[in-house]
Formats: sequence, C-alpha cells, structure tokens
Amino acid sequence: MKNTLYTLVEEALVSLGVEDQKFTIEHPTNLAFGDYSTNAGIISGKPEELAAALRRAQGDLLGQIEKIEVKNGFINFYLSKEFFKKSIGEIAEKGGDFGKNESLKGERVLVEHTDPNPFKPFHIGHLMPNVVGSTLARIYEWNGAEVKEACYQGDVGIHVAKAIWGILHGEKEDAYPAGNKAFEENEEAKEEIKAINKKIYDRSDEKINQLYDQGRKVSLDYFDSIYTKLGTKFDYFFFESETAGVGKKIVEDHPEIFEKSEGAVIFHAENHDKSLHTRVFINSEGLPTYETKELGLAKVKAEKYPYTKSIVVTGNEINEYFKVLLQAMKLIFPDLREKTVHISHGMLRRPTGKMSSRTGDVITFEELLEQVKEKIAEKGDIAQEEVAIGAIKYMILRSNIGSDIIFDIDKSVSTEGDSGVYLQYSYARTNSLLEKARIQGKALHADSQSPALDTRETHSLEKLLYRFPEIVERAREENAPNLLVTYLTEIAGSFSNLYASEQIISDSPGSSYLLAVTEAFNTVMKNGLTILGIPTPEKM
RNA sequence: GUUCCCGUAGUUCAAUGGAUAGAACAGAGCUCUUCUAAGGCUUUAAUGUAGGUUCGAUUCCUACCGGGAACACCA
Repeated sequence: MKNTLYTLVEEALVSLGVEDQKFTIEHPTNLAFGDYSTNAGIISGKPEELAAALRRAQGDLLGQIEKIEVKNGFINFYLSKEFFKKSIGEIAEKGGDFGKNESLKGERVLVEHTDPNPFKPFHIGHLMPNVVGSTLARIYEWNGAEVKEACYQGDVGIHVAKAIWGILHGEKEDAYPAGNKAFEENEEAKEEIKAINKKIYDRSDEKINQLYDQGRKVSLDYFDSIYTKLGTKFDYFFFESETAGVGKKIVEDHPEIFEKSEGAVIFHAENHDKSLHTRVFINSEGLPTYETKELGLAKVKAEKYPYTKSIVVTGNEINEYFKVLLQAMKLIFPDLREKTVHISHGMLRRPTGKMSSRTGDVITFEELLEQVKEKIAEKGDIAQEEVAIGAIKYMILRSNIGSDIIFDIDKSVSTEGDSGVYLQYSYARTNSLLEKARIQGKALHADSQSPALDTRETHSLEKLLYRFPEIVERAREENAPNLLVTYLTEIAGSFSNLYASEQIISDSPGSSYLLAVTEAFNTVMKNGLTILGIPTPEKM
C-alpha cells in the first residue's frame, strides 16, 4: 500500500509540473492524521492542488481509500473500513508468519554477541549484549535473512592468568577479582601473572594446563545453562585461543601497516584519521592483544560462514578502539570491513555507579533472576521464571540500544504499567478469551459482510494491527528493537480500551467481528513477543 | 588536555527534520454484578543555555554549561 501511494503521489506531482521532488510517506503517530501521510504538499508548496490531483487519480485504489484530506499542509490518506476488515482476516490467515517480509532475502548475516569471558562471572552487564544481539538476530530473520549467531569468548589473555593466579592462591569463587587486585597492587604478583599468561599460551606447565582446562570447561558449562534460561542458541562459538595465532600472523604479514615501537607492534591509526589514536597490537612480551585477535576473528568468521553482513554487538566503552580496529581492517581486509557493522549498547549502571567484575562488585545474572522472581511471587502463583525473564528483557529492550540503563532492582524491573508483564498479561488474557469463545462455539468473522461493532476503539486497534509488518521492517532498518516494544505496548493499551468499551463475548451481532479482532491482536502480540524473545505464557 | 557519546515532567524512558513533545512510575481524584484490578478513567508536570540553517528543530551546525567513556602493551 505504501509503495502504491508513493507512486500515486509521484505521478500527481508530475501532473502539476513538479519533478524529482523528494517527499516522504509515513504512518502519522497520531491516528487522527490518517493512516498514511505525505509532506509532498508542503514541499511542493501546493497542497490543495496536489490533494485534488490525488483524488482524481485514485483509480484502482477506489474503495480502499476513504478520503484524502489536507491538514496543516500535510496530505492525509484515510483507508476504508473495508480495507481494515480485510486486513484483520489476513492477519489470522498468516498467523505466525504475519509480520515477516523478504527485504533481506539472500542475505547471510552473522551476529556476534554476549561474549562472556570464561573464568569470570556472567553478570548483569552481559545481559545487555545478549538481549540486544539475539533480538537483532531475530529481527533480521523476520526480514528474510539467513542468520547465524556467534559467541566469541576470551579463553586466553591476561584476565585468565589473573583468575588462575587466584586459584593458585586458594581462591575459588572470587579467583578473578582476587587476581586482579593483586595484579594492580602487588608488583611481585603482577610478574607472576604475566608469567602464567605466557604459560597459558604455550602450554608449557602441566599444573597450569590442568587448572586451565578444568576451569574452562566448568565456565562454559555454566554459560550454557544460562543460555538455556535466556533462550539463546548459538550456531558458532569462537575462542581467542584460535584467533590469536591467526591474528598475529596477519599483523606480522603487514609490516607496511604496523610499526615496531618500544618492543611492541603498534598501529598509528591517527595517520589515517586524525580522530583515532595509536594502539598496541602485539605487546612487548610478543603476545597478541585483543585488537589483533579481533582481526584474526574477522578472518575466521568469514571462512566459517561466508557472510554478507557481520554484526558485532559490544559495550560502548570500546567504541573508540573499535574504530581503530576497523581502520586497520579497512587496510587489510577491505571487503570484510565493508560488511562489518559495530553496534554498541550502553551500560547497565547501578544507582551508585558502574559495576565492575574486576573488583567483584557485580550482580550475577542468576542473583538478578532470583530477585525478580521473588518480586513476582508476591503477585501470586504464576509462571515465575517466564515472567521474570520477560520483565528483565523488556527493561533492556524498551530503551535505545546505545543508551545506558540505570538499574535499580526495586524500580527498574517493574511488574506493572509499562512492562514485560503487562504485555504477557494482555496476551494471556486474549488467549483465555479466545479459548472461552471456542468452548461456547462462537464464530469469528472478519469478512466484509459481517456486521461490525463499529466503535472508535475497534477501529484504532485495526489500524494499529495493520502496521505491524512495517514496524518489523523499520526496526531492522534502524536496528531499533525499542520500536517494537513501544508498538506492542500501544496495541496492548488499545486492546484494554476495547475491553473497557464492549463486551466481546456476547450474543450481539457484532461480537463475532470483535472476536476476529481479538484473535488478530493475539497473533500480533505473540509474534511481537517472539521477536523480542519475551516468553509467551498461555495463561497467567 | 584530545577524541567520542549523552543532557526531555519529581523519577525511568519515548518521539525516521514535521502536525497538540508521548508513556510508565510517583502525587491528587474516581472505577470491580462484565474475561484476569498485574486493569480502566480524570488530573498536575518537561526539551541545559545562547546563537545559526530550514516552510518547520527535541532532532542538523557552532559556542558554552553539565554528565559519561576512551586515550600504548587489560578486554
């Protein structure tokens, strides 16, 4: 419909003698301004003439467009009731596929996210990339792409050496923070940790090998159990131990790009872009840093899964250094650089400030889940884990990807109002409603012959439900899952209004149409929640 | 100091350069013979400051003020 209108406006402009004029067609946020709206009238300076030309030219769309109006220079299109009735029928027909499109057909997208480091706890900071990354993956899938999810884990590096040092000094649970503290405060320990780091790379020490292998396995199993709870399924796991060597070789093979300095190998990114800075790629111990491993990773990924687009989800604290990395990649693998997109998320902050796994000042994911579950348990006997996961994911997804989230356990994880629970509740409610209707043998009619209970509420819900596929597409274009969250909250609110104004299951002639609208709502809500990865409990 | 990100109701968040800046929580006041009150209805309340570009600026540009991050061997 949008494309049809676009062509219509374009032709009308030409008929007025205006050519090559850029204009937009969009859904106005306010339903009073129509179902579609164009600014072509303002830009061309002749809104009334353009509207008149459009009314003359409707042709094939007659019956689908109810009226065309000019308000404040905008030309607003109001679609007909018959059009929406038909679309309600189509939603039910498409069911679980309603909202899918093929705009990315043929694309092969690799989304890397979560990236927890073995030997460190999985804390609530890891939730951000996990929820953001896996949701983006699903959004790309709904837009027709073939999507694979990857997790990249730092199983070698100084942080592991710190944890091993902690274990060697009798720490178990808090091995990593203990090692980190010693590294910063104690020169002797610092040297020991560096020595351990080297031994981990060359596997020359039997005792360290054993501790390392065991610790790594325990850690990865623990992450797996969390992925199960979160509903994340990774297609690939990459490890720094496999990218380190690849990366180091790449750096060594490009002496024209990298320079030796003070025993290390560095990259002067500021020579290519003055807003960038110098970074170390191979340290003076001869070990590759994260930057180098990341270069290796780009190559390893492309060999494993020849992607057309590679999305890397990380925290925004590494934005600057990632730009340096992309600059290096541009020189070495220009084709891969073109396909790589870095999406950074904000931090999960506590009211007191940033939390850090280095000092041990963290809330682990499981602690958080327990706390939210306790809060939900106060509400009654329900599917606590599903609701808790939904509440947590909603809290993250409702914000812009890039902005920080202030996490206050008492306030942020709300179980009322603008929350995941509210959406799950709306879904469960319509589910039991439809179930009840089936038991009573009520019919659902969405065809244009059936009488409709024609209320302002049903009509606005019809209009909103129709927009779902375009919301899914926009969420992909802008990498903005929060558009979907806002949308679902809006239709849930609109449904509540419907409920307040009419009794859906009744013997009145229009109730079968109301039921059809309810079913369409139920379908859209389920599909929307599925994309967001929020569980959809059948009953609450 | 340099570079980058961010300043919106009391609070937590929205708003592809568009129309009357939206929600939720908190505050004030209503509302359960209806499907589930985890709900609904009323109501109070905001674009850091000063310029600029534009038919139109919360959005883009400049300066300032305020917050955060990165800035050579951590990731």
